[in-house]
Amino acid sequence: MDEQARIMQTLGGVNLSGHPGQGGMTLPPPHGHDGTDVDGRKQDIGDILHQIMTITDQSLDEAQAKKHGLNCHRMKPALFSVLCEIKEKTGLSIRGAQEEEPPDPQLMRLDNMLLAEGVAGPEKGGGAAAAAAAAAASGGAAGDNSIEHSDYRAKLTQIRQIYHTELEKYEQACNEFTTHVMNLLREQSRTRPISPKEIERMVNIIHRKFSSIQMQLKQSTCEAVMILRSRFLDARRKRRNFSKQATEILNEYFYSHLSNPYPSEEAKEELAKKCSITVSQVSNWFGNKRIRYKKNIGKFQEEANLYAAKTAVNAAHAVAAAVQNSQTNSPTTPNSGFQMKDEEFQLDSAENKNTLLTNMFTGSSGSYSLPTPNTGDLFMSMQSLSGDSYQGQVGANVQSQVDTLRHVISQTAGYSDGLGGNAMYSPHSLNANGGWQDATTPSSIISPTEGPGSVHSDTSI
DNA sequence: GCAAATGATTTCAG
DNA sequence: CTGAAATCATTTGC
Repeated sequence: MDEQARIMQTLGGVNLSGHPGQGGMTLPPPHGHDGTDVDGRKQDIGDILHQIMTITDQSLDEAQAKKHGLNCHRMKPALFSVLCEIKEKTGLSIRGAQEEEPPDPQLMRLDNMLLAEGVAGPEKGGGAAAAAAAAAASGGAAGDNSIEHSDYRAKLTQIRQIYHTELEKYEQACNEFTTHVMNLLREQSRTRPISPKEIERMVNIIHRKFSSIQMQLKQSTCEAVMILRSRFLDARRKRRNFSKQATEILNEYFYSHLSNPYPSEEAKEELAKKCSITVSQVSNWFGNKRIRYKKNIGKFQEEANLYAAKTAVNAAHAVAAAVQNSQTNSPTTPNSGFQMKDEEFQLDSAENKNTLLTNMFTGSSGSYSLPTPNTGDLFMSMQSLSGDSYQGQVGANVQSQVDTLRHVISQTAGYSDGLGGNAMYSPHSLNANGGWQDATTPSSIISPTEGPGSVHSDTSI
């Protein structure tokens, strides 16, 4: 108000407060004079300004009529442009104050999360992403908890629908409000100077207000998703023991690779497929198994013997097959080591083991070049022969057979080391530090100056 | 109901 | 990132 008065004074030196008349009803006609002299112009401007100032006191019809009259006034364009100019000048300082603000990191985080969860983004793809996220988060077997998954998906879809509905509502309201305000401003711009920039600024203000509401919506949607996730996908709460068969397969691999129970990525995938579990579950299982085995070897003795026996008979079959087919040099299925189904087999026949040994050393000698018949070195050498090629057909068989061989040997010899103190099975694979022997750099080969405390049943028969 | 077993997670180191 | 170790949370067997 104060500013307005000042502007008006600046315009023509007209003092409004000193103007006669109450309520504008008794205003002199706008076109009273020719206005060729300076005083006449001042009078004109004074009249116009006064009419503008008092227009709000009039009834709607009167004001409408007056507005039309003012718009047609000959002085109007000049007066208007001057007002615009002044306003432009005063408005600059205001506009300069508020710069373009950077994108809100909080909002970006929320957006990213909603996108990742499949709540935001395209409808179809979003659903698929959500399903994938659900599957990944649960880490469970496919199909095992598919009911929970579908339940989760349904809830997520619900959240997505609510989110989109609300978002649309907000957007619509925002647009409506913006249009309304813009219309209002455009309308007003006929009677008061409003630059397009000002309209733009107003629109921005409105959008900011609405986007803060949107952010709240996004925030609460994120919270809802998080709650949903924690309720449905907390794997720890929904833990299921693996099937007997899966445990069997994993144990067979573990005990047949006891020297180096670290399945390669390929081996993990293979095991995961066989066990109908995920690769990370295989990793978990081996992690747990290693640590628990190492912690209490004695406790796992029986299990170790059992699986050693299973693998032994399996290897025996494999070797027998290999011997039979040695001419063709075609190995048996690389997975045979895991699929021991003969539950009734009892490994108490020394002949079996000896046959196995003989077969191992003589039968397939055409395929594998064997070094000095020292078991430890033999094992290591063969292991290094097979190397990392677990996936390779020959490599897998050799590895499995050699490991089996080691069990058989330790069992046959009745060896008892100081650490395990077990006559049937010894933790030959653990080194003095309590870690597994690194198969790729066996100390028995590359470091002959091994400490006296190290345990190596391999070299003891 | 309890203890053991077990799958998963967390924390830390390399 | 992987693996060791500790720990958590649940399942299982008694």
